[in-house]
Amino acid sequence: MSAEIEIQTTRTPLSRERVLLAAVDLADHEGADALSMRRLAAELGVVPMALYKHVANKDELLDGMIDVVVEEIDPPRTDTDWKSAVRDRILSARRALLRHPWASRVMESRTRPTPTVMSYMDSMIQMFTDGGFSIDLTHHVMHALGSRMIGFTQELFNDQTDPDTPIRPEMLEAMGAAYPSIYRLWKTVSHEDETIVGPGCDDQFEFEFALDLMLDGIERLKAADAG
Amino acid sequence: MSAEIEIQTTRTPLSRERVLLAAVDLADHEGADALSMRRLAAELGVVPMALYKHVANKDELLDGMIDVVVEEIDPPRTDTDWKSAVRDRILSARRALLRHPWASRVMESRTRPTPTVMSYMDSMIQMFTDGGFSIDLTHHVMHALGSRMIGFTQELFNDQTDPDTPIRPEMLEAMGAAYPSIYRLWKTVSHEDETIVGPGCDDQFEFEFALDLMLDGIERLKAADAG
DNA sequence: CCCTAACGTGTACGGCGTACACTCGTCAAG
DNA sequence: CTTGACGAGTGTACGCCGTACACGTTAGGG
Repeated sequence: MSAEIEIQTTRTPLSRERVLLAAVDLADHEGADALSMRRLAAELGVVPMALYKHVANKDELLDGMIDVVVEEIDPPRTDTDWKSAVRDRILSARRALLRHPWASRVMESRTRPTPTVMSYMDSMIQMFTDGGFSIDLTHHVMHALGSRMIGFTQELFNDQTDPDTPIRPEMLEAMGAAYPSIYRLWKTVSHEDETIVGPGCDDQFEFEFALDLMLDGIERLKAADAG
Repeated sequence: MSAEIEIQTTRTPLSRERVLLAAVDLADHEGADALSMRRLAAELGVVPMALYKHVANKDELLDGMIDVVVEEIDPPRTDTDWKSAVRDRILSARRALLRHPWASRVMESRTRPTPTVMSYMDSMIQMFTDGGFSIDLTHHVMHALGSRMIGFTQELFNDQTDPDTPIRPEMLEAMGAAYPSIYRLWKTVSHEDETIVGPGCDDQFEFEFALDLMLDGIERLKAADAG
């Protein structure tokens, strides 16, 4: 009789792709911390060890998730100068990362790049050399761009104070005493953007500001290099 | 009789400082992965839960370890212009990070800065404002420097291929086919520095190259800002 | 029709962070 | 000298984690 109870799930079989997409989805909705092999398996209605038939281990799962994100980045434009092309592509990468907030953290934790990431870097190098950069300069520039190349910066205070805990005035006072320069900066910045007291700075603006700072510097280096 | 067996360890009692220093030492010698509460306790000849009388939890332990590293950074020089002062201090931070290879990874994982880190940032801001930067420009510059401010860059392929696995020629061939631009760049770079085939690039040089690129850009922005 | 290979299962192990209740040594107050 | 409070270190236990390994099950090809 148990055969009759058999539910009509006709569950589509697992596959590497289904596993990766489910993992990305889980991380998108519940954060990277919620992503355990066991939890992911539960999400797929399957026993934990089933996953290991499709990914070798958790590290490979994370690599695969990164690949999913990197594949969302637009290909290079070929209808403009190197500077616009690089700028646009990096901003496309940033958009992909913003869609998957866990991704930058996970990327930081990886030690070796996957083929997909290698391809991305390869095409990035090509954008510079096609744009007339020497190999040497391209090399240094790639290092200088660092993680900015795939759309994120290491922010060092990259929390976002959750909006349900409002800033208490006495904390500000204490902060003013302990960290006068931070306090002064914070006060100035918050006054300027009247929109909301909370964030105080516009991440997208800061990213583009820093990116353009680098690109302008790079442009100058190229001019000096080529004579 | 068991009293007689009592060993003459007269072990110095735990303290927050002793715990933190032992943790730093363990991470220095065995890597961040080896640092578990249990392992650290064993290293101190103590039961795991004993640590919790001195640090609230593992996150606080990590925060404390970061503080130890940040406190090794030299204070700002006051005998030069802003640019040299900032440059020197950042290179001092880099030296501290190189002494503790785990530190950059751990910093990346932290969400909220400790008071010690806040102080560091505060003094960094002050270096710019004292140097004649407007508050606004200082703000953007701090964002642009990002993690470079405490001496590391997000490298994106930050593995170091361990030296005991030599590069096999057929791998290079395959790489040349799959990633022609990377291959070309790699070949050029390795030919230049004849010292060793392995690393291929000088991290310290790349760091300073990128840092100077930023500082030069910042200097120009300042000139434009101040008129 | 059976063999095989691929896919999913079940059980188990060793590690982790840490809650909670305890022992025991120290030291001040009575 | 006793006592009682306090704080450092202990012991046990819980619920997670990643994953090794042996076992079913099932679908497709000889």
